[in-house]
Amino acid sequence: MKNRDEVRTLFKAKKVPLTHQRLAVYEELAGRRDHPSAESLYEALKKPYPSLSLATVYKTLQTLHEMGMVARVDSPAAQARYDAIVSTHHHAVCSACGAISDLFDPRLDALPAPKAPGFRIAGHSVHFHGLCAKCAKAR
Amino acid sequence: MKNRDEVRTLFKAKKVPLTHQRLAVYEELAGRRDHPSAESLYEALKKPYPSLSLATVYKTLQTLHEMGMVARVDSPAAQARYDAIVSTHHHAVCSACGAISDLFDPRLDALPAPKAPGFRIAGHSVHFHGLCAKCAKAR
DNA sequence: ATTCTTGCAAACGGTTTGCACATAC
DNA sequence: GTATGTGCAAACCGTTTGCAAGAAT
Repeated sequence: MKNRDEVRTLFKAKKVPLTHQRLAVYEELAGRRDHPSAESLYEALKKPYPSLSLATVYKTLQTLHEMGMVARVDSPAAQARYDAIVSTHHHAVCSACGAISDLFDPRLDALPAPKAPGFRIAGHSVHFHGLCAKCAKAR
Repeated sequence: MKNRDEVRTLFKAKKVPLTHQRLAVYEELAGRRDHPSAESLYEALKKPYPSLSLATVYKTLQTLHEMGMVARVDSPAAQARYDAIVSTHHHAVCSACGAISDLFDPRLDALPAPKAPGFRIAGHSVHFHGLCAKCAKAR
């Protein structure tokens, strides 16, 4: 979402070395709207950059994420978490300790239908992130 | 969230054999509100059921999920997906093909603050699930 | 010149699978 | 009795890491 010069400026401002690989990964990602995985970016980039490695794509995405230039769509949680409550409810996830607490709030159950032409909505969930009471106190 | 008799009835209705392991996994999960991982359930269950294996816990969670008795809190997506759009927006995820599309809707950006005492909210995201236009047409 | 990054391959951790034995019905 | 589930260990797959060689400033 930024042109090449803006990218250069951003890297310079944050004093992060701008390598060809980083520029290539960023431009490939910014040019796509399908929320690709690391593997998918790697596949797309390895024709123009045959020496690029998947590890570099991962490291670069991590760097760009820390710079605030890239977001992760899926929760970064490594392992799946389960819930015996199947009915509609929402969650608050602590970004420090990973604790997940339930939120029951009818106002969140009925959200305005988003403009998504052709998409047949089956349901939704709202995911708040921040610091839980314990972790908020600990800082 | 169901007592033992209700569980028996549900299994019978769906013609799924109810084993001790399945009952144990379900009751352990239903008795907890911390959204445990498979590993965490296994740890808790291995004292009372020393012969239980982690693989069985996974298979059982899968079975319970298919029966609609258990939900996964985190997205079941195996791999992380990235996004060069860092500003607030939301997503519609196709449960058939995994496609993720962007939703920009200010009404979703400002949600009522949920009742979560002590939780310091940093942000939120709304995740619609259902069938994308292509997959909806294909059925 | 120095510091940081790359690429490779090996390690890692959560999850899945193949198979012989055991259990539910 | 038959079909299905369990437990074990190995495989799997996405991701991370250690390290020697290379690039950015």
